[in-house]
Amino acid sequence: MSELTERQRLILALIVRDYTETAQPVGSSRLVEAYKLDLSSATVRNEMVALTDMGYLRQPHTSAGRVPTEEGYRYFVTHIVYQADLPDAARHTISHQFYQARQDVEQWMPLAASILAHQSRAASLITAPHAERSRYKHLELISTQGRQVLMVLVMSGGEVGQQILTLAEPVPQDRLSMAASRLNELCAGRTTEEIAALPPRSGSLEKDILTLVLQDMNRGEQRVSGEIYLDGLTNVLSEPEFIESDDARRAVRLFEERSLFQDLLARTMPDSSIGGVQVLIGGEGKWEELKQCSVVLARYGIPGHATGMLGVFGPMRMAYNRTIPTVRFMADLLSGLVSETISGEDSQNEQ
Amino acid sequence: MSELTERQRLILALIVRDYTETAQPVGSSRLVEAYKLDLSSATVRNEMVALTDMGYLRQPHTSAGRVPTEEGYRYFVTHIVYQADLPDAARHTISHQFYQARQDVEQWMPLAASILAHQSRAASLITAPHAERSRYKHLELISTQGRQVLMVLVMSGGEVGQQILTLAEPVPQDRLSMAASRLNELCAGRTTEEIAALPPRSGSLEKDILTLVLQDMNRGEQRVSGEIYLDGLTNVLSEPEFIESDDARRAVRLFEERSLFQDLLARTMPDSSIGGVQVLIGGEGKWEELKQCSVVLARYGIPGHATGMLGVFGPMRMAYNRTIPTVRFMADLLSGLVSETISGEDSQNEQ
DNA sequence: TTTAGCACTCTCGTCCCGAGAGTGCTAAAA
DNA sequence: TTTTAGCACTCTCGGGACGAGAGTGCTAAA
Repeated sequence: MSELTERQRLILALIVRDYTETAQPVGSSRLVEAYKLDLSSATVRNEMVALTDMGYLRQPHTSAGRVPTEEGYRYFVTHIVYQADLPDAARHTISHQFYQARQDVEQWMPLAASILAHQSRAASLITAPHAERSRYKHLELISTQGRQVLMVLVMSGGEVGQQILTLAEPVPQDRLSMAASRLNELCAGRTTEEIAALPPRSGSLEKDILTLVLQDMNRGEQRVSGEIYLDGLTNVLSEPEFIESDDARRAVRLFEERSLFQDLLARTMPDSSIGGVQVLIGGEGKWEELKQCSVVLARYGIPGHATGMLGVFGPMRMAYNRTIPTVRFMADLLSGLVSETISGEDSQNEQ
Repeated sequence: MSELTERQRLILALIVRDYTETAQPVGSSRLVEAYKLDLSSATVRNEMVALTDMGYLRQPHTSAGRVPTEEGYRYFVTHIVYQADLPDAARHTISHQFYQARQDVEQWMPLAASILAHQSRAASLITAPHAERSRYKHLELISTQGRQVLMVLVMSGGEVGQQILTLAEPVPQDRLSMAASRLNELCAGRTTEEIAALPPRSGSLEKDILTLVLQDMNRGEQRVSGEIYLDGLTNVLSEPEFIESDDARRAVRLFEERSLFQDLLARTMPDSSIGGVQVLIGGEGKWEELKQCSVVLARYGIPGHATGMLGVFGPMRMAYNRTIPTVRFMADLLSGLVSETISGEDSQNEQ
C-alpha cells in the first residue's frame, strides 16, 4: 500500500492540490513550472506513469493531463493530510463567532452550519444533538379554541415538543393548568420507561394527556436524529463540475431528501466514535447518487447521552486538507457545547 | 387595457398555456393543430402580430414562434386565471394530509411547504406565523454545568424561546426552580410592556433572569418573521431554463439568503391583506435577481395577532392557473390553523 | 537514473453549410 | 371587410471538416 517513494508522494500531493484548485487535468510541464520542481517534465511524466499504473491517477483522454482517481484521493487523505491541523487563525475566528452567540441556543446549529460551509467552501450539514434517553422536565397546557389544547413538553436536555390535543369536551384553562401541575409533580425527572410504568391515572383528562406525552417522548427518542441544518449549497453549485450538468440537480435533491444522509450516517458511523472523521470519497461504490461527490463526516456529542452528526458535502475534488481539520475542530467544539448543556442531567434526581 | 377581442384572449391564453408546458416558443401552425382551432394559421399569425404590437408577445428571433412577455403573463394572470378555483380533488388531498398531521404542530409548516411545492411543481417558501404581541406563559430554568443555566420560555401562542444564561456564581436547581415559579406567578399572561413596567425585583438572580426574558420576548416580537421553511427547490432546477446556465445558482442563492424574501415581503405586502394573492412576474423591474422568475405570494393568519407568509417561487413560465389557487387555498387553510391555536389568548386574562 | 527530442493522439473552437421552422406580405376568396 | 392560400425570406440548429494546441509515451543520449 504505502510503497510510494517520497517523490511519488510529493507529485501525487501536488496533483491533488493543483486539481482541487483549478479543476483542470494537470500536465507534467505545468506541474514543474507552477511548483518550481527541480526536475524535468520527462521525469515527472515517468512518475506519473507509475502512479497511473498503481491506480492513483488517470487520464480523462489520451492527450490530457492527469486527474486523481478515487484511490488517489484516498491515499492523499489517509497518508498525507489526515493529521493536518486547523490553522490558529481559523480556530480563533470560529471560537470568536461562537462566543458571540453563546447565549442564543437556537442560533448554535445554524451558526455551525454556516461556519462549516464557509470554511470548507462547500455545503454543510448538521443534525441537532439527539438525546438518547432524556427526562421529562415540564409540561404546559395552553387552551386554544374549544376542545383544542396546545401541549408544550420541555425535556431535560432542553428539547421542546409541541402537539395539539383534541379533548372530548371543552375544558377551561384553570383545570388544564391544574392537570399540568399534577402531571409535572408526578413525572418530573423521569424517563419514558419510568413514566410508562406508573400506575394509571384516574381522571380521564390526565390519562389522555399522559398518553400523548409518552407518545411525544417516544417519538423524540426513536427518531434517528434531530432537526437538520444545511448551508452553503451555493458553494457546491458554482463548482465547474456542476455547471451545465444534471449533477447539480442530483446534489440539490440529495440535500432536500434527508433520507440519504440518514442512511449514510447509519452505515458509516455505527460505533460511537466521537472525534473520528470519516471521509467518503465518490460514494465508495455503495452510493450511486454520490458518484462525483465526497462527504466528510464526524459525530459529536456525548455517547450515551446526546449525539449529533456534522458533515461537509462537496465535489470529489474538495480541499480535504482544509475540510478535514475544520470538521474535526467543529465536532470538538459542538461536543463541548452539548456537554455544557446536558451534564446537569444526573444531578436532577435530587430535585 | 382590456381592449383585446375574445379571440385574442383565447390565443394569448393558449400560447401561455402551451409555453408553460413545453418551454418552446409556440408557432401559429402548432397552435392550430394542437388545440384544433377552427382557424387557419395565417389568421392566427395576424392576431399574433397584433398581440406582439400590444406588447403581450415577443419573438426570441425572427423565425421562431412567440413567447409571452412579462406583460403577457400579467394579462393572463389578472384577466384570465385570477378567479380560477382549485379543483375539488386537490382540495381534498390537501385537507386530508393536514388532517392526518393535525396533532403534530411541528409538522405543520414543513408539511405545508411540501404540499405547496408538490402542487405547484415549483419551489415553496413559508414563514412560520409570527405573533405581533404575545404574552408570557411559562418559564423553565434548567441547571446545566456550573454557572450555566438553560432558560426555556413558552409564550401564549405556543412559541418557545431558548437561551443560555451565565450566572455570577453556581446556583442549585432547587433555587432556580423557586425563582422560576416566582417569576411565573408574577408574569403569567402579561405582555412585554406590562412586564417591563413592573417594579424591579430585589433578588439579583431574578432580576438577571427577567432581563433575559424581556430580551427574548423583544427579539421575538421585533423579528420580521418566524422561521422559514423551504421545499421543492429541485422542481425549479430541473426546468429547462435553469439547466446549463448560472440562473440555477442564482436561484439557489436566493433561497439560501432569506434576506431577499424578507425585502420582497415587506415591499409587496405592506397592508394586512389576508387572502389576497400577489403575483410578482420577472422581478417587475425592481428585483434584478428575479429576472427570469416569478413569485406568487400571500399572507395568512390573523391581522393584529399572528401572521405569516407563504409563496411559490418558479420560472416566469410557471403554471399560474394551478399555482394561484393553490396558494390562496393554503393561505386560508393556514389561517384556520393559526386561529385555532391562537384565539384562546383573550380568554386568558381570567386565569 | 535523468533528460532532451520527437512523433503521435486527442480535444476544442471555429467555420461552413443545408435542413427545417416560422414568419410577414400579397393577392385571392368568402 | 375578413379570412385564407401561397411564397419568398430569415434565422437557428446540428453535423462535418479542420487546424491549433496541449500532453503524452517512447527512444536514445547524458
